[in-house]
Amino acid sequence: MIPARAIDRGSPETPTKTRERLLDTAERLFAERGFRAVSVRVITSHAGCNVAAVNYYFGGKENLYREMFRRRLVALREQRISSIRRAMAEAGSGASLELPLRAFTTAFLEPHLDQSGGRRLMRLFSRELLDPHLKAGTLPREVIEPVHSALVEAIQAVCPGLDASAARRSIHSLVAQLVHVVHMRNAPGVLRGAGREDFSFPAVVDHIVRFSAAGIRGSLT
Amino acid sequence: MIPARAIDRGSPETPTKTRERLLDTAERLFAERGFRAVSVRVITSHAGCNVAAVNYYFGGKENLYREMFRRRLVALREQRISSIRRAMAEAGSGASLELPLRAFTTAFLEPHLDQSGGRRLMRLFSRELLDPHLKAGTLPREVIEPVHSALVEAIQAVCPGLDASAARRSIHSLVAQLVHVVHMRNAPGVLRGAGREDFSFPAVVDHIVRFSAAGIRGSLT
DNA sequence: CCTCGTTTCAAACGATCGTTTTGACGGCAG
DNA sequence: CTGCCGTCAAAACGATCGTTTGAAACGAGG
Repeated sequence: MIPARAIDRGSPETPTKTRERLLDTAERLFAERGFRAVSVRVITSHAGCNVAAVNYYFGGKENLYREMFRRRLVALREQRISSIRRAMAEAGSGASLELPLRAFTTAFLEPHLDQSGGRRLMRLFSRELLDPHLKAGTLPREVIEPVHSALVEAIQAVCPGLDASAARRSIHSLVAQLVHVVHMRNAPGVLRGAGREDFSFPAVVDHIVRFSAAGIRGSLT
Repeated sequence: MIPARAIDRGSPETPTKTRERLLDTAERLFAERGFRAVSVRVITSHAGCNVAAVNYYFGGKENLYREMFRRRLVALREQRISSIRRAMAEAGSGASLELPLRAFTTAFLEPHLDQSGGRRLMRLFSRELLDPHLKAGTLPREVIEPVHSALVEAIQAVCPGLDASAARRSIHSLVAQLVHVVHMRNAPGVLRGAGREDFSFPAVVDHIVRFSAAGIRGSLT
């Protein structure tokens, strides 16, 4: 059976180059189904080009995956860190604990309100953590650790009494809750019945901010 | 290349039946590499039997996966729930908030101290959530929702002022932290450098209990 | 016009996938 | 012994995988 082609070209007057279409299509499909579940034939047929294009432009399926991922890593890190820095700068010296928490929580969860690329990126993230196809240590080095450090720094600035390891663990607790929200909203069929609105905006943001602020204050000394 | 066979038979005097060996081997391999990444030939060669055995006993690779999963679901749920109930019963009426939190946190994370089956089971869980191969809604119905309900019930018993939705969200926050610890300890190469001891026992248990207790108290009214 | 490098194509490659077929082997009932 | 049944293995099936090949199609520059 020949799969119905749903070619996602760019606007017709700017006939997107095959290379770009492959990256975009691969990002969408890898995020939805995972690396192994998507064949290069499915990618190329959705991108409207020949099977050989993947090897012509990227030298293989795995390199396509890495190129697709590499495009997003730096942008994601910078967006996360700048949202923290911006919140701290706006708050000035009299910043409360809740302020950077809310800023980061919003910045983290906001992309999931729509069907934008941020949502896909988080699915790619989850899959990559469970089933790595990048070179070892890429995700921690490029995103996880820099963002974590920036957050620890910000928390310690507004919470002077917090010692270093308590600050790191508290940030882990915060990030854990954010990741959990993303997982629950992405996983199909997990949210059923009354549990559905537990992760709806903006109530979930309010909860996480309040819960985490209290948790951090409770970790003092 | 013929893969070196590492047949994991039971003790020789009790020649484990092929069916059982297949279930055990599949559980280990699926947890380590995921459903799609493990071929039936790899499973059968590790189990020391023929390729056709999977179809003979289970009628296909997917049914083997489901059988393997089904064995564990009920036991896992009962263990989790009973650990909550036991902690509540021991504490009696004067139970503090920290007590059920610590009981559940310990019960949740304890299997990860060794290389036992609990660790594998959590990996299977994560993979199944991201890439479902069970019938839709099995995991929520059999494990997630019952355990969640039991925890909410226990928390509300020792925290009378907590309203229902705040209790549900607080439990989500607790579970999120536990799942995060499991992920970080399972994901290869994510923990590097100073971040390594952030998830070491028993300090991480102390942190989660204190952080969550404060978070829950902060969610009152 | 022709040439040349880039891009795209259909076709095929070898490998591996999940599954099926076929029949051998051993124990047990008749 | 004969016939049957549960167990299991060798071989092969068709499908699909990622990749390669060789040539057609294309566009720019001489």
